[in-house]
Amino acid sequence: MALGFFNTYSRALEEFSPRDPPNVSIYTCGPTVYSNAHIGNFRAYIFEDLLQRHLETRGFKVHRVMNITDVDDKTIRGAREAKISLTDFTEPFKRRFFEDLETLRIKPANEYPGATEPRYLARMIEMIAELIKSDLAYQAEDKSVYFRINKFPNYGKLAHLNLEELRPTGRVRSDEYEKENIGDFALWKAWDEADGEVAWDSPWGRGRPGWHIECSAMATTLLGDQLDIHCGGVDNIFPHHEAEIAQSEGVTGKKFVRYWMHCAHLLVDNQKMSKSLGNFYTLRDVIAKGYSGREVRYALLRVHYRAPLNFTFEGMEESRQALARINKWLERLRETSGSASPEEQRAPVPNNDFQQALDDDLNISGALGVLFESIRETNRAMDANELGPAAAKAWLQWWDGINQVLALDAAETLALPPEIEALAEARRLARLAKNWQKSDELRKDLNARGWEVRDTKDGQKITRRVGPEP
RNA sequence: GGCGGGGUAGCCAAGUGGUAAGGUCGCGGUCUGCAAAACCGCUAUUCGCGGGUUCGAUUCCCGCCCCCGCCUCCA
Repeated sequence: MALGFFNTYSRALEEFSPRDPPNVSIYTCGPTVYSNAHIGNFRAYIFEDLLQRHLETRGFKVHRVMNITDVDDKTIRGAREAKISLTDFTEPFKRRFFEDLETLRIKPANEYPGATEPRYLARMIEMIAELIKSDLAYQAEDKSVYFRINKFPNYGKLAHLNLEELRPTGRVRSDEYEKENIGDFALWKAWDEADGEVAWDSPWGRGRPGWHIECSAMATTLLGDQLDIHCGGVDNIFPHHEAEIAQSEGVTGKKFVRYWMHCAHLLVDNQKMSKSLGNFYTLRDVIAKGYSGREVRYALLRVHYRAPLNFTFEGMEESRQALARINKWLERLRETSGSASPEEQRAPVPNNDFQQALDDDLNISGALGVLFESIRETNRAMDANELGPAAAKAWLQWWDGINQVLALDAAETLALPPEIEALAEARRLARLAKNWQKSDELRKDLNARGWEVRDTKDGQKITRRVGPEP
């Protein structure tokens, strides 16, 4: 079928067509910068990266916005505990978040609006005023402003929840009895002592914005009243995205989002990550165990976004080996493409199957299946000496195309360090003299130093052993 | 209790109304002085369980079981 995605709103696979082709607007919920982001967060961001990259290979021009939540209960508490200003507290986490995105080869969004930026605060206040005017919001006795969900008939449609059957979970703050309805959510939170210095003026008194209004304001400011795609983790469906719809449509009167896409959770050892279970990992934790950003990217990318992904270090090893296979294949293709063999006898056979698999709701497993089948096929042809330079070049071009989406190209081969070069030369001489014992010792030595030795008909080849890139 | 997602080989994971992609691991082989890499072969008579529809179901329908998540500020 043509390009299609599973829309959370309709619970169905829908053919994709943006409002204003070839332009596509995407809004993705970004991090709250109160700590380093964990690998579960990055699973979502990698899914969004895959989405963007695939849309781009299909000729769309993507405009993507990712917000940064730099004010909420957790950031305020963190700043207070550290006895520094809110900005001083969030800034390092923000910086590290961007570093992590780069480590994972995630394409930068076009904009990263922050909730505390004046232009968005102004827009939030404007929207809240609008909602009050149309009776969709009210100021309660505690001075906070709440959205009146009973006045918005579509509230609950995205999550398919029956509001009468909501079960209180104890996470409802006890002081929220001021609300007309338990489901009403805060648009503007009146200042209280725990907020310390953190407050902005508004027509309803000093306070700070609620979490949900932040996204509605930034999304409509930067992308207009109607978005093509809005993504996030499944846990954002309710209440966050439900609230976004209510607020945005309450103000604009237009359908807010055409395609809602949500990715399933990451599990670690089959359980939700939690610090008490000791299975909580930030990206930095995994990198510190010796894995590269590329390896983590592959591990988080290889499972379909709507299926739960179980993260294990066994899975990291698998990823490492699979990538090593790709590396060696590419290396071999490059050598073949550069060789001076006679002209091609056979037309190259690259195909679009990879992209077609992704057209089907980003079926990455199917797409990777195409890649690995092609790898085996071409390796077989190279073994049989049936694949010449022109075909090798064609396959490398094919790889460039799919790598626009995967972003899994290997680092350039490095020059050997002098001591490795010396060992390699010693081994070459030993082999020339058929001194196998010495040759094997030197190979062992090279292995121990992190280098792999392969003897081919063109002499020995020394490469980095699989593992983190230097 | 309500609403979702998932249950396919040791592990990870596609898929179709007609008889199971791919990755990884393991074993055997080709190649090699030996290896490594690559390639070849083997590894699910079977797709959570029980019914039903059908010439035929893992795929459609019904019932059930298990895992995970959401149910008011977690991606």
